Amino acid sequence: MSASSSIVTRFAPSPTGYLHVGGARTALFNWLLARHMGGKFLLRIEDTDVARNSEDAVHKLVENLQWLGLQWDNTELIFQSKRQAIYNPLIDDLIARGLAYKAYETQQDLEQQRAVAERAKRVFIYHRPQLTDEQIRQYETENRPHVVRFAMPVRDHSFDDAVLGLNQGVGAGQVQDFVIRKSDGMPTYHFAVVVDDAAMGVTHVLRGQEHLLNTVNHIALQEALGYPRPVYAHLSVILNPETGQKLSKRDRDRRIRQRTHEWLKSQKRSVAEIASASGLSPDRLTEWLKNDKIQLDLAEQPLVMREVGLKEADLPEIMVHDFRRAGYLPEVLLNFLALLGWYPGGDRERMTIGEMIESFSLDNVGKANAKFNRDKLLAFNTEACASAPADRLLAGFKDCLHANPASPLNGADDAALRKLLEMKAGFRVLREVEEKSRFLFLLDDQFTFDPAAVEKVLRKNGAEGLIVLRWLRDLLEPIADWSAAAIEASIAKLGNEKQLKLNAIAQPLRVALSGGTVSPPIFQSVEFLGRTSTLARIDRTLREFAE
RNA sequence: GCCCCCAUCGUCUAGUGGCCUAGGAUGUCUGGUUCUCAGCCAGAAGACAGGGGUUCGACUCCCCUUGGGGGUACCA
Repeated sequence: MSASSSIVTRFAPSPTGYLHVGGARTALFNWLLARHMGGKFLLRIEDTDVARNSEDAVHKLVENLQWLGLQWDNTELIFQSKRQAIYNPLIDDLIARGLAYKAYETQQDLEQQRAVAERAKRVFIYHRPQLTDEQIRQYETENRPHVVRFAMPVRDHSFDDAVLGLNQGVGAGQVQDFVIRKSDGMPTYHFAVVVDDAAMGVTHVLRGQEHLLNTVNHIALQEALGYPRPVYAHLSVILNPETGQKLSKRDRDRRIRQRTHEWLKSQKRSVAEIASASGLSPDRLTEWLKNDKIQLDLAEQPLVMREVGLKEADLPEIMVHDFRRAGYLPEVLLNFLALLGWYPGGDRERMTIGEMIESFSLDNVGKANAKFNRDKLLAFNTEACASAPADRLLAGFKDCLHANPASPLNGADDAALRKLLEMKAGFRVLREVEEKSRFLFLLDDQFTFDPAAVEKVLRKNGAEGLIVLRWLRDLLEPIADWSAAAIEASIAKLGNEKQLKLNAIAQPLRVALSGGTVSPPIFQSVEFLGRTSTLARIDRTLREFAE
């Protein structure tokens, strides 16, 4: 144990907003390995791309990780953008030793060269230009913008991967000198990872398979810098089940765009109409609709969604934050994510965090890409919620509400929330409890009626539903014991007298109280609402729909 | 295009040459339960991508084909 107790893993995301599940799974595996081996798990922010980073994004990332409970062991967060003083001397040293060099091509130059290669159906491989001493002197004196490239040794490069197996790599024909410092002075990812992993004593690098071929570059750099080589393990990619491609934040935007196109077509409406209704500029919308490289930002999305009739629940959850809003328990998400590529042994699938830590091993990590199967996650969550202690559920519910600040349930006290959780037992995600019981928290004249429900339940069959409501009004008003049990007993009695099935009474009542056909069990809902609201809502319904 | 990775039920996976008549989970279907939605209970159907080898014997090893994915940046 003493040798293994020194392992160090890390999660090194770039801050582009909320963490997405692919990243969460990478973080989880690193975390599990560290915890299993009694080592350390570190967090580092890879923010060398100045244009893409924001402080807000770092916050969101950290918030998601904390929500998941993947606590890191470094007290201070490490930001690569603040470490130029460490990278630059190393780069200068590489240059001095002839292992790296300044390259003066502009991005346009390179694009052109790539275009030429492509037209000639050749692979573009960067070749170091032979500059004369005079040219070099001149470039230096005029302080010409440049990048620094690492002179990649021209030979086969290979390494062993703990998941994929021995001898991964590329042949000599594919290596080329890659950029290690950009013209803005920032190191590239490739340089910063290598330096920081060594500086932080990282022994195991678990990351997505999209980095597989980069590894060869990283190893060459390690050798030049005299660093030890960590164990590499490349994890399979998590795929979107609909597109079959890498799960991406864009998938939500894609769904909105797709729906907007359909809506425009089926409703015969124009972009201008959506624009004016949503408050977005028509140009922006038109651009967005035809160019899938453009995405709506988080503030714009709901505006468009409202116009085209998309609900939050219609979008695929991609970011950890989406799952939080939807009302999944973090430990369930973790359990599900762990199973995407890792086999814990036996026929066991539902595990506590402790059990996952206990049995985690790189040996049982699979190589194949996995589609993200939301139904299974849903089943896990349903089951976990059904068996969770009341306190755990309450905490989870409050957390979910917190992530849905517009919910009217945010004002409710713990006792009320506990009650709702009990009433709605059998729910799949916590947001479902919110959605189906929010009518209880709206004012009696504030909720809206679903026209289809009114037609089907109240008006059909000679307005039978409205007749039932009149009976109910008379029946409920004088009830002494306002409890679900007493109310149910009286209503059952009414049903007997009038030769009506329970359903024929419950549904009109449900529509009168909630405006729709879905709610928690009706007698408990009545008890929860209280006599005054119940009667007021029945009265309102009769007033609005009885002629 | 080129390079790399991968390949068992719809999906996530177990399987390391005979324990496989291929196991589990989820989804689907059929019945039951229920005041709605959900849930719950009982059953059922459902896979080794194709072709060559190797072997007494291949889901398991090798090769090819096909399919899927990733990379191909002064993004990470």
